[in-house]
Amino acid sequence: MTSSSSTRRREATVADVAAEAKVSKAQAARALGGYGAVSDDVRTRVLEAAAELGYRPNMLARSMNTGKSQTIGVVVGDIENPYFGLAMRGISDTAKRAGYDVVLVNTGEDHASEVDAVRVLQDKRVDGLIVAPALAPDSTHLQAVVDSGRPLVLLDRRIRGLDVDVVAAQGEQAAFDATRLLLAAGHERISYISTIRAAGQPSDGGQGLGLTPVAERLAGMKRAFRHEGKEFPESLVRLNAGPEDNIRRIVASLLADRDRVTAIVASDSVIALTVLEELHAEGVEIPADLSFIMFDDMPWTRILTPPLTVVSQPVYELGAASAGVLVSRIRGEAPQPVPEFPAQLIERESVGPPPATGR
Amino acid sequence: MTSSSSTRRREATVADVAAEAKVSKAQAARALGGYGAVSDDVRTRVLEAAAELGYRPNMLARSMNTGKSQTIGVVVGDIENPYFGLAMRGISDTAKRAGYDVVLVNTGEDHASEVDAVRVLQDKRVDGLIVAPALAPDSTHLQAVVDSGRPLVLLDRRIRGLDVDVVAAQGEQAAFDATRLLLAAGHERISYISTIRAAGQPSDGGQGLGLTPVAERLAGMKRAFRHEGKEFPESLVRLNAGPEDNIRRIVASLLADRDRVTAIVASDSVIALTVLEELHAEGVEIPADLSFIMFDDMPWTRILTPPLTVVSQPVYELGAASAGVLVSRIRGEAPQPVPEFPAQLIERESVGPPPATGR
DNA sequence: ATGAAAGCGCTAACAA
DNA sequence: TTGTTAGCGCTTTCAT
Repeated sequence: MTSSSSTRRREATVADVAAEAKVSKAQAARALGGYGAVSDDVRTRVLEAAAELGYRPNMLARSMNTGKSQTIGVVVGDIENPYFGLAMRGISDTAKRAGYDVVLVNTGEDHASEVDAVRVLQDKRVDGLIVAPALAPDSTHLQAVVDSGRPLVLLDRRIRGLDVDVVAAQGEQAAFDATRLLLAAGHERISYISTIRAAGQPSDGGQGLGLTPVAERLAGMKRAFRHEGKEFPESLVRLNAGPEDNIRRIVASLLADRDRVTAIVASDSVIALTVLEELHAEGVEIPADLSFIMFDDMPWTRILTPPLTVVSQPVYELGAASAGVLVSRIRGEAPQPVPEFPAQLIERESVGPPPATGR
Repeated sequence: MTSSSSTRRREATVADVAAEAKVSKAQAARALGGYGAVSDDVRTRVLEAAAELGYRPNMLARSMNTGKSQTIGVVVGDIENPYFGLAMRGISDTAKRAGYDVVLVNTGEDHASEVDAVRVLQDKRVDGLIVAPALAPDSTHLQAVVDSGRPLVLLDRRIRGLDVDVVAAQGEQAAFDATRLLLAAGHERISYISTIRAAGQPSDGGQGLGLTPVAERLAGMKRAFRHEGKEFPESLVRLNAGPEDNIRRIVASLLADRDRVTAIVASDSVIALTVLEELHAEGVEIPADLSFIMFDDMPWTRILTPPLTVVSQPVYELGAASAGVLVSRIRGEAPQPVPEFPAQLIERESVGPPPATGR
C-alpha cells in the first residue's frame, strides 16, 4: 500500500535502499551506480530493494562529487530561426546518443545576454559549451571558458585569437559560384543583405565583420567580380538590416534608386522572407524584374513560383558535428580534425537576365 | 600573476573566499548568496575577496541543499518543427525572465524516448516540466511526475485522466470556420491530413485520437458539415501520414481517385510543405484545381502564389504561457486559470470554387 | 567483496 | 551580526 498522496513525499536515497537491502551504504551505492566491486548476491538484493522503493538517483549529488553533470550548454542567438532549430536537432540527437542532456539558452543576439548565459551555464557546471557567438568586440567571456579548462566549441562563427574548435560551413566558394552565376546572367548591381550586427560603417563591406560567414561570403563575391575584371559594388552591401521594417525600407530604397539593383542575395532565410514579401508588395517579379538568391535551402523555397536558387548549408550536420567534437573533447579524446562543410549553390529558377534597361 | 595554464585549476569555493576575507564560511556564504544578515563591512570584504579569487558559485551544491535547481525541463517531439521552435522561444524567454534555465529534450515523437526523457529530467531534479506528449495509450510516466509533486504542464495536448495544467490552442471553432468557408465555396470532398500517430484504424476519423488538437479540429469540421446538413467524408481523413514519401503517396492517391478530393486541409506546416510539393509536382493548380488550407501561419505562406488561407495559432504565446503557468506552480502561487488561445482563420487566396466536374 | 568514514560546496539550524 | 555544526545524497579512499 503505497502512499500516493499528492504531497511530494521524501524520495528514497541510497541509504534507504541500503537499509532495505541490509547492506552498507557504500555497497548499495556501488550496485546502484554500477561501479566498484559488488557480489551478485548483493547486487540483486540492492536492485530489488531499489525497485521496491522506487529509488531514483539524485544526479545533482552524483554530479557534485564526480564533477561531471552529463549536460552540455548551448548558447544561440535565436532558436526561432530555422537555421538554429535544425542545428539544435543535430546537437540534441548527437548529445543524447552520447549520454548528454542539453540546456539551451537563447540570447536574442544580445552580447550582454550571451555573457550572462555563458557564466550561468558554467555555474551550473555544464561539461562543455557550444556557442554561436554574437559579433562583439569583446570575447573575454569565451576566453574565460577556455581558461577554465572547460571544452568549448564555436558554431557558425570563428573568433580571432580564440583557440578553440569551430564548426561552420565554408561559404566562400558557394558565394563565388552564386556571384558568377549572377555575373554570367549579366548582373552587376548586386546587393547582399544581412542582419548581422557589424561594427563600423553599415556598408563598409567587410570591415568589422570578423571571421563570420558573412565576411567569407562577401570575400567570395568579391573574388567573383575580380575574376571577371569587374568592380564589386560595395555600396550595395547592407548590414545591420534588422528588424523587419528596416529590411523593408532597405529593399524599397534599393529599388527606388535611380541606378536600381538587378539582383539581391539574402543572407539567411529569415531575412529572405521579409525581402520577398516587400518585393511582392512592390509588384517586383522574380526573375523578370530582379534576380534573387538566398542562403539556406529551406523547404518552402522549392514551392515558390519560381522556385528559388539557393545556397544550401548542411545545418543539421553542423549541429551534429559541433556536439560530436565537444563530446570527444569532454572525454579527453585525441583532438579529431573538424570536418569541412562546404556550402553549395543549388540552381533553380530565380536567376535570369537583368531587365532591359528601360528606365 | 595569474596562472593562466590551460589545465583546469581548482575553482575558488566559499571557504577560500571566507579565508581570504577573514570571516567565517557562513558569513561568506551569506554575503555571496545574498541571504541572511551581513554587515556592510563584511559584505564588501567578502565581495572583494570573491572578485579577486574569481569566485563563482557552484549551483549544483546550492541546488543540493535548497532542493531547487532553477531549471525547467522541456520535452517535445520535434524541435525542428517550426511550431516547437517558436513555442520554445516563448518558453525560453519567459523562463529566463523568471530566473530559470531550460533543458530541452527532443523525443522524435517516440514514446519510449519520452518516458526516458521525463525520468532523466526528474533525476536531474528539474523544478518543473513542460511536456508536449506523444499520443500513447500509456501515460504513467506523466502520472508519476504528478505523484512526485513536481509541477507539470502539458503543451498542445491534453491527456485523459491526468489532472494538470494544459496550454493549447482551441482549434474547434477555427476548423469549423475553415470548413464552412470550404463548404460555402462548394467543396464537399475535403481531406484532412495529419502525421499524428493515432491508434486504431488509419481513417477511423477521431477514435484513438485522445484529446489532441487533431481530434478537436476534426470535431469542428464535422460540426460544419452537420450545420449544412451534409455528411462529413470520414474516409478522406488521413492520419499517420508521415514520413515524407508516405505523404506524397497519400496525396497522389487522393488525386488519382475517381472521385477526386477538391480540397485539402493540412494539419501543420511541415506536412503542408510536402503536400504542396507533391501538388506542384503533379501540376495541380491552387485554387483552380484544388483548394488548400493549412494550420499555422508561417511567414512563407504569404509569399506563395497564391497566398495561402491558413489557421493561425498564437504559438509563441502558447509557449510563453506554458512557462508562465509552470513557474507560478513551482513558486506555489495560487493556480491561475490558464488563458484561452483560440486559433483563427485567416482568409487569403488558396480557396476557390471546386473545378467544374470535367472528368 | 565489504564497510566506515571522509568529503564534494553549499545552506540551514542553532548558539553565542 | 557572527560563527559552529550539521547535513543534502552521493562517491571515494582506506581499511578490513
